[in-house]
Amino acid sequence: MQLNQATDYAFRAVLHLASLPAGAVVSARELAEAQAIPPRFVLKIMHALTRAGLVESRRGPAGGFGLARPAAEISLLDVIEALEGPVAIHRCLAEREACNKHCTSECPVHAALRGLQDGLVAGLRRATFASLVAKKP
Amino acid sequence: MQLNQATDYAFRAVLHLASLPAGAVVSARELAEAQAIPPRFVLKIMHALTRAGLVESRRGPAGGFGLARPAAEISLLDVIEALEGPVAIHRCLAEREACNKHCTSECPVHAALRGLQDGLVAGLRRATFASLVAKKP
DNA sequence: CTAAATCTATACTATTCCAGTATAGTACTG
DNA sequence: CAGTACTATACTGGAATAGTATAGATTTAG
Repeated sequence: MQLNQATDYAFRAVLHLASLPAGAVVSARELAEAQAIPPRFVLKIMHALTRAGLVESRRGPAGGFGLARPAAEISLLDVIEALEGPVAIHRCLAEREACNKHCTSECPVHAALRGLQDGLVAGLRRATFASLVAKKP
Repeated sequence: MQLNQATDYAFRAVLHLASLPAGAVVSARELAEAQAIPPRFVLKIMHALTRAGLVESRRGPAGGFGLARPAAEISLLDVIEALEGPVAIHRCLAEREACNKHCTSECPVHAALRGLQDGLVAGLRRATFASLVAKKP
């Protein structure tokens, strides 16, 4: 019931990029140092963010990473889904199939959890990095 | 970012007990059969619920398990905490110490996540088994 | 009083997932 | 064309998950 370490690193990395002047890029090494992310691991994380279309990369000397779209259009949910796939606080809310093996679709527990999950997801979607950067000291 | 299997079984077990006439008990074996829980595993789950004070047990022939208090006073949150400990959607919202190693307490991401977690926890606390049983078909 | 039923408590295990490392390869710049 | 930096994937040790197993304690019935 917890976001994993890679996702936490990704939050920090995207927040870092969102704090940059538009168009600027940061290399993996700089990112790793600035955000205390293991230097090899940061490559894997940025790879996931790039594939998800949240981040753009430039190769070669003076290459690095920058946001692929405005920080106002990148939410915590986007980053979580890039690293972990769809948010699901319960198995049965992820894979419908797995659920029906053991419990009916009328199960009131799952209905309640679905409502709570929807609220959580909506909140994660509402939290954009533009709004988060604005709150930074 | 997902409740585990044992917690799901526990939801079903408590829902089952909450559907019983007051004072009735169900044996582990019956519970396992009725709710499709592995028969040995159900013992472990009921053990956790008993230790948490949600369920009472009676030993010997005709023994079994029943709710330790009214279903209106047992929430989804109670069951989750009995099986998994405190709810935390993010490491840093669980162990304050671990957080400060890598990020300052001013981190806007964590502030946002804390707000969302509080909402989720409040919802889980509000969902009592009395209200869930009432919704059953 | 004893045997059977039932829970208690803990140890054990196989598999999967996590966090991180390693490396071979591709692209860009000067 | 040499060096820098990202791309993509394979690998690994350790922890967590999902169960299983078992020795023991308690209660009831006969």
